[in-house]
Amino acid sequence: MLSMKCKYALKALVVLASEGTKLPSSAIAQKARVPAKFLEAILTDLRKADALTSERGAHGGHKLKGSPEKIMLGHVVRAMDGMLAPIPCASTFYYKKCDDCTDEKICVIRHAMLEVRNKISEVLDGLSLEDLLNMSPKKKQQLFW
Amino acid sequence: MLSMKCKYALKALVVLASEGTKLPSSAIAQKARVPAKFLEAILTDLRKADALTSERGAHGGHKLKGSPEKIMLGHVVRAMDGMLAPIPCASTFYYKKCDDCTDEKICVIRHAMLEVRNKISEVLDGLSLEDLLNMSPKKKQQLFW
DNA sequence: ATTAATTCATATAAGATTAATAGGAATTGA
DNA sequence: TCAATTCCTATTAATCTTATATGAATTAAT
Repeated sequence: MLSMKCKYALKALVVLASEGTKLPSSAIAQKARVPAKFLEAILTDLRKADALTSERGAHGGHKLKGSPEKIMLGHVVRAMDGMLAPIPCASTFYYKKCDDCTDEKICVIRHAMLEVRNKISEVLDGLSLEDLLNMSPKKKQQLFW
Repeated sequence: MLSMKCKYALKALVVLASEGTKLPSSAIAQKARVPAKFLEAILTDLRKADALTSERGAHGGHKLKGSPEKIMLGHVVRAMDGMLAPIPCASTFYYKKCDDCTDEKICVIRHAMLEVRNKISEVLDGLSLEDLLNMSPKKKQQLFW
């Protein structure tokens, strides 16, 4: 399950990708239909995840860092929610051994969950913000949800 | 993320599938290396999910209901953790509309997560307990983890 | 210099979920 | 009657989620 935080982060990035310009968090919150104060914290995390740059003060705001086709959903989801894998021992970026496992090389649960994690990664690490924008049927109207 | 509960449930079912016989929860707990009392509650849920049958009293215990190739991982995971989909609006079994969405038909987040949910389902609804057993390199030793 | 708009940092908090444990009632076979 | 077992209900500690609140720091415009 994606957290609300992660969903909001994705929506915020879609807004930024579609606008192309620097936007204050309040504007992003409105366009993404997301709680404004919560979004502030999320934007800070996204900045730490190198997905955007922020400018303080009047006329400040947030802007995508790099082009939309370079920012992959997998990167965002990992930054917000952690591993894609259903179980830590099947994660590549957040690997952790199970306490109740003696030999993970033969663990059938892990084997199955590795298949799941690879499928999830194929989708999310293969989809960019640009791809998301192109999924929208009405490109000019900026309606994504 | 799978909960511990779900992981334990899967391990318990693998034990039952590999033994083929009725087993008391204490024996399952030991073989699956899972907290005994916690497992008791999990076995009750698995019974409600129609994955096993239970007999009370002396010589009681739990037994797989039906053959291992008929019990799919997707069914177990759904019974323990709920939906497979990353987001409720992309779930088929646990669908729920998003509050912050005006038109989910055009929602790009949902579209992406539908792809993810379908991939997860392909794997988990395509894998049976029998398949899990066959993943094990040492079939006779009953070592699965 | 002041003001308004903004990000940034820290604290708080209610509620839900998770991962159990505890105790005992009910059932069954010997 | 006893021992083994499932079943049921409560409790709990810890963590996570989803925020909100307050105010400091920064910046641009007037």
